[in-house]
Amino acid sequence: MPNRRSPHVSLRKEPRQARSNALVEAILEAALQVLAKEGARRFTTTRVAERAGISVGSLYQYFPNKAAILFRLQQDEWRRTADMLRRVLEDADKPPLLRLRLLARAFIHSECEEADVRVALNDAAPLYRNAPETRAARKAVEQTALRFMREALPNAPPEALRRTHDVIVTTLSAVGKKFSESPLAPAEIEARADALADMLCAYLQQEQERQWN
Amino acid sequence: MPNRRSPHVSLRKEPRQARSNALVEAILEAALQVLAKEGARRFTTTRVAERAGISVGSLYQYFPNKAAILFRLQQDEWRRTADMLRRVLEDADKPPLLRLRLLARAFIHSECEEADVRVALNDAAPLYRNAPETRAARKAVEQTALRFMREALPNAPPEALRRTHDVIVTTLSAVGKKFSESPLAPAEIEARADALADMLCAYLQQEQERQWN
DNA sequence: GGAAAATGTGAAGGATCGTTCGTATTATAG
DNA sequence: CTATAATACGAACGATCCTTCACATTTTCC
Repeated sequence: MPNRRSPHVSLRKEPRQARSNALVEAILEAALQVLAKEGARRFTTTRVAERAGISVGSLYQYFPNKAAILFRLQQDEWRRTADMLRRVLEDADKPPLLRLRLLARAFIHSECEEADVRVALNDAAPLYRNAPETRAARKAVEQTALRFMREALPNAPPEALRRTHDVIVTTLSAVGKKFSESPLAPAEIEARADALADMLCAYLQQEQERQWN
Repeated sequence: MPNRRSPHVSLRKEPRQARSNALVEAILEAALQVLAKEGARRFTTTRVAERAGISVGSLYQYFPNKAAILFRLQQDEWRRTADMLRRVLEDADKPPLLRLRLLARAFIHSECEEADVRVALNDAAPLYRNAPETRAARKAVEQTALRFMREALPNAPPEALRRTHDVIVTTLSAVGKKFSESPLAPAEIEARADALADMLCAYLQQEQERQWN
């Protein structure tokens, strides 16, 4: 292992990283394909390496174990979701109720795309569910949602706010997961997303009126 | 295998079934314990047999494979849920909105009891998710819920009825599952159940008013 | 009591997997 | 070009696991 040799490291690292990045990308892409085509049960480091066109040994040079690959995929997914959340919820031009409706629709649509991967990733969740990184990863989503709640319910006491936030976030994620499990025609997805949005909006509206009195 | 011998069979079967029933019960009880203590990943036919105080071979005399045990546990669970659903939703003395609220609370409470088993069973779901029996098992629940919906929304067109029914049932089951994943104090469970009930009731009420106009 | 059927037993077969590590290959530097 | 370090490779190891089956034990019935 390189202990000294400071000036060399940076030069050395460049090609190393170029190769590494390409490899990591290849592994993640292959992992998605294996997950989609074989399911969580047959998701195997050997199979991932095979599809990526590398050897298992190389795979283990960049990921400490199988769960790390799955966790990374889930993490990327969470990042994308958090971005979408911000885009939709922080659009100050639209009234909160409309924003919530748009969010529900966007979220359900994104959950139903690549449903195969979604389902397989959820099946694999037990492998990384209790990892400390998992709790941390949710925070970005929670923060954005909470800001939105404060805007939508400015007069609500903190406790009620937290409760409303909790139910809406939980419902969205739980129901999204469930919807992705049953492959449906696009029109059906649309209808379900609208119905879910109706429910969330009815709830938020009721809470708004409750705070008004 | 006994082909002829009609008069003997019935007499022979009695002790056989007595032993069998006891064994099946012991296996199911042991399965629950293994599931709760070891989790889905370490749920093993050998471990179940060991805890039941029998040998693996005997286990395979009553269950064709591992998935059958898990499916049986899930099936029993569904039966209990269906019974509760009927008890709560078909209580004609109470107005529909109250019944829905009571259902949400009862459902969340039952989901959060024995959360260990619940989570492990869900983790094991991939093993039997696509079994044909699984779809059939949901029908009892669906029927009861649909009858309730017709009563709560008598003027709704069939399509809207189906949609509302779908969202409520999906939400209840999906959110219930999610709640069971995070162990909480009883008071917190209570609060969450109430909040969920608020949401479902707000939705149903809105749909009722919509049909009125 | 004893033959025959039912039931119980658990070692072993066969399969899959996650991970490691000795070796081969390639890139870097002097 | 050569020595050295970085990568890549993939056979093999150890750990489970599901399931079967030849054999032992118990029960039934006359």
